[in-house]
Order: sequence, then C-alpha cells, then structure tokens
Amino acid sequence: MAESKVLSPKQRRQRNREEMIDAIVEAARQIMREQGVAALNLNEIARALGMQTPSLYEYFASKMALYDYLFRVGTRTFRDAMTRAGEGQDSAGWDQAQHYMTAYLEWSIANPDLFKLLFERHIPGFTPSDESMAEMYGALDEGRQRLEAGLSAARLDPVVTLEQARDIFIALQHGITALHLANNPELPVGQGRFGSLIPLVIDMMRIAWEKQTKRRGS
Amino acid sequence: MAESKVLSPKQRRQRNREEMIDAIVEAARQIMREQGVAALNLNEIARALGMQTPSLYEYFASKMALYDYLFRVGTRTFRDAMTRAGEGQDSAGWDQAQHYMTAYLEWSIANPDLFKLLFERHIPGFTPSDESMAEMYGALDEGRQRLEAGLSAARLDPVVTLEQARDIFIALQHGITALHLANNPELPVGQGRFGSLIPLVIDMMRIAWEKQTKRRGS
DNA sequence: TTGGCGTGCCTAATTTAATTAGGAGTGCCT
DNA sequence: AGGCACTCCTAATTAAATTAGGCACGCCAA
Repeated sequence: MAESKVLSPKQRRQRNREEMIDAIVEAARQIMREQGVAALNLNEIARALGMQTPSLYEYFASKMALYDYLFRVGTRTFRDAMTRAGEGQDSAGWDQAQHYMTAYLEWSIANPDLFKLLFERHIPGFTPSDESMAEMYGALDEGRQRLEAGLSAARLDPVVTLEQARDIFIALQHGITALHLANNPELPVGQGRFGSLIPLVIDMMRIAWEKQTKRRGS
Repeated sequence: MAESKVLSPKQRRQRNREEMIDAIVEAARQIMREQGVAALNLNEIARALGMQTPSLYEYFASKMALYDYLFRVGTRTFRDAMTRAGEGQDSAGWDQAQHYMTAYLEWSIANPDLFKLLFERHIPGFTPSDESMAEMYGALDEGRQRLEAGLSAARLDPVVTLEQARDIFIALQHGITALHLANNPELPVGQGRFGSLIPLVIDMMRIAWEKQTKRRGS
C-alpha cells in the first residue's frame, strides 16, 4: 500500500548492497573461469571493481565466506536448472532420463566455474558451511528423486536395483560431464568426444536393463 | 668391472640427492593427502624434513617444478599399474575390460593425491610441462590401445563404434572413480556406493553391446 | 537541528608463503 | 693449495589475506 515511486533510504542502501555483492560475485566468477577455481584472488576482484582490497570485507567476512556464497549460488542455480528440466516436459522413462542428463551437462557447460566448485572441490581450506551443505543435500535429493521416478517408469529388469541403476546413471553423468569440460569445454551439448555420447549411453542403459526375457546367465 | 664395495664420492652424492628428492616427494604427498592437493606448502615440507624452506630450492626450482615432478611420478606409477593389469592375466574381452577398470580404481584409491593431480587438475597456475604432458599422453595412449584391444575382442554390435564404446567406458571409469573417492575414499575396490558397481557396469555394457539380433529400433 | 550511530570506504600494519640474494662449510680434484 | 661444486643457512623481497583504526556521509531520534 505504502509503495511510493522512490525507495526509502533503507531500501536504497539495501539495494546498493545487493548490487555490490552481485558485482563481487560476477568479478569472482570471471576470474575463476579465466584462471581456475582455486586462483580466486581478492586483490584482483577489488581492482576489477575499482576498490581497495580491504573494502571487500564489508561484504564478505573472508575469502572462504565468498567461496561459500558462491557455493550457495551454484547450488541454487543448479537446483533451478534441474527443476526446470524436470518440468519442461512430461515424458517419462528413458526420454526423461536423457533430458535430465542433457540438462546436467548443459548447466555444467554454462557454469563450469560453479561445476568445479560444487562437484570437484579442491579449494585448499574450503569446506562449505553446514547451511550450504544442507542446501546442497536438498538439491541432490530432489535430483535423486526425479531420477528415480524416471527410472521407475522405465521398468527395469531386476539385473540391477533401482539404487544401482541410479548410481550408474550418476557416474555416467559425472564422467561424461567432467571429461567434456576437460576436453571440449567450448563445445555445446551434443558435440565433442564426450558431449555427443548422451543418446548412446541412454540407449545402452535401455537395452541392458529393459524388462524382457533374460539374455544371459552370469 | 671396477665395482668396489664402497661408492665413489660422486655416487654417494648422487645417492644422497636422490634420497633427498624422495623424501621431499614423500612429505609433499603426505601433505596433499591430508590437506588436499592444492594445499601443498613448502614451509611445511621443510619443517617435516628439518630444513629451512629455501633449501628446498636446491632440489626443485619452484613449487610448480615440484608439482611437475609429482605429475611425472604419477604418470609413471599409473602407467606401470595399468601395464601390470594388462599383463596379469590373459583373458580377453569383457573379463579383461573389467580387470582393467578395477585396476584403474585400485590405483586411484591407493594414490588419491596423484589421481587428483593427474585427472582433476585444479592447481592454480600449474600446467604440466610439455615433457610431462608428452609422457602423460603416452601413458593414456597405451591405455587406450589396451582398452580397444579388449573391446575388439568382445565383438561389439554396431550400435556403437569402437571409439564410442571406448569413450563410454572411460567416462564410466572416471565417474565411478571420482565418485568413489568423493564418497568412500577409505573403502577398497568392490565396496561402497560406487566402488561396488564395476561388475554391474561391465554386465551392462556386455548386454547392451553384445553382437546378436537387434532388440530395438531407435 | 543536532549529536550519535551505522555504513562504506580508505590507508597502514601484520602475517604467511614463495622466492631471491648472498654467504659459509665441506670435500673433491687438479 | 686453490678452486669449485654442492648443500645448507640467514636475510631480504614480494604478494596475498586479513586486521586495526580512521574519515565522511546520511539517517534518525530527541
């Protein structure tokens, strides 16, 4: 009701603060993309923003706090991307699984810095805070459920349990993504030595696991 | 011929130098295992050896040179382990492939520090030297050939080419290993959420790709 | 309308790590 | 005996993270 056109001083401050934080995050991600996740450097961030280094401490209590914030940003954009992938279509079973794996690779190509921060953690001394980890586990759990739902719809042959199928799927997803980022980070989904394999691995799982007469004793 | 029981002064020096280098490498690997690959720290190495930090520069021109040496040590033990795995048995086809993937995971569990240095490189500023990379490519090539030989022996259905099968195998191998190290680094091959999946994924590939009547059109 | 306080920024200092400079001791070899 | 190579040391230097302390501005309550 009491919405005036101009912001209250408090709101203006708040907004400035948020913009500043966004700018820091953007500068940080730029550096991480250009020089590697572990090369983050407060001096360089400050220089990019035209500030003195200690001023950054107004916004983040330490470099690790900045990493933690980035970790959380990453968790959220990741979860959102995967949620969107789940909603974007109503197919079930293997099509859904393929869509899901594709979305994972797509997100990782678009956010290689966050992928490395979230899923290949090698920052000396950085451990996500408990809250960040909780958020991450939440996101992973959502993904797990979506994935299990898709695989359930695919009616697996009991050569694998649902959990095993899920974990193999996850390993394939991670392997393809990590190797794509290492080999052809500039190529989009569907191209490159590893980025082109998704339809094939989906087919592989489908053929190996579809319910029908057993083909081979162990 | 002129072999006396005692070493010549030159040999003694040489031996001392090699022992020193070994000791540095051991201390470095200890630190990497305990605190992460990127946490390597010359002061701590020196302290562990009872020296002053600058003395390490007698043996390595810089921290990066030490990383590079470790990278090369890693490449060699990796190649040796894989070669041994190839020789250790004369089975061909899927058994050989399974043996191979198992050896890969085994080596990675035994040398998690080297695995991260070689295959998940995120050390700020570290790029292996050209010579080290050449050695790495050689080792990877050997592995690739061995793997292709195994897969050829398995007589694949043409749903996948040999190269595609090989790359899917590699993605699975990397994914399982990375996830095993992230989730159950202390468990041996065969145990843990991901470490136990190898027989299943070999079966999966065998069933999906074995040559016999087509089971499904695309 | 004014004094106090929070906010945002700065400069200066401290600490830790990598690296360089320069020197001393030891033993080998000519 | 002199010179040199090798190994180690102490004392800088440099870069990065962080802390201390100060200044200015604007808001807000008395």
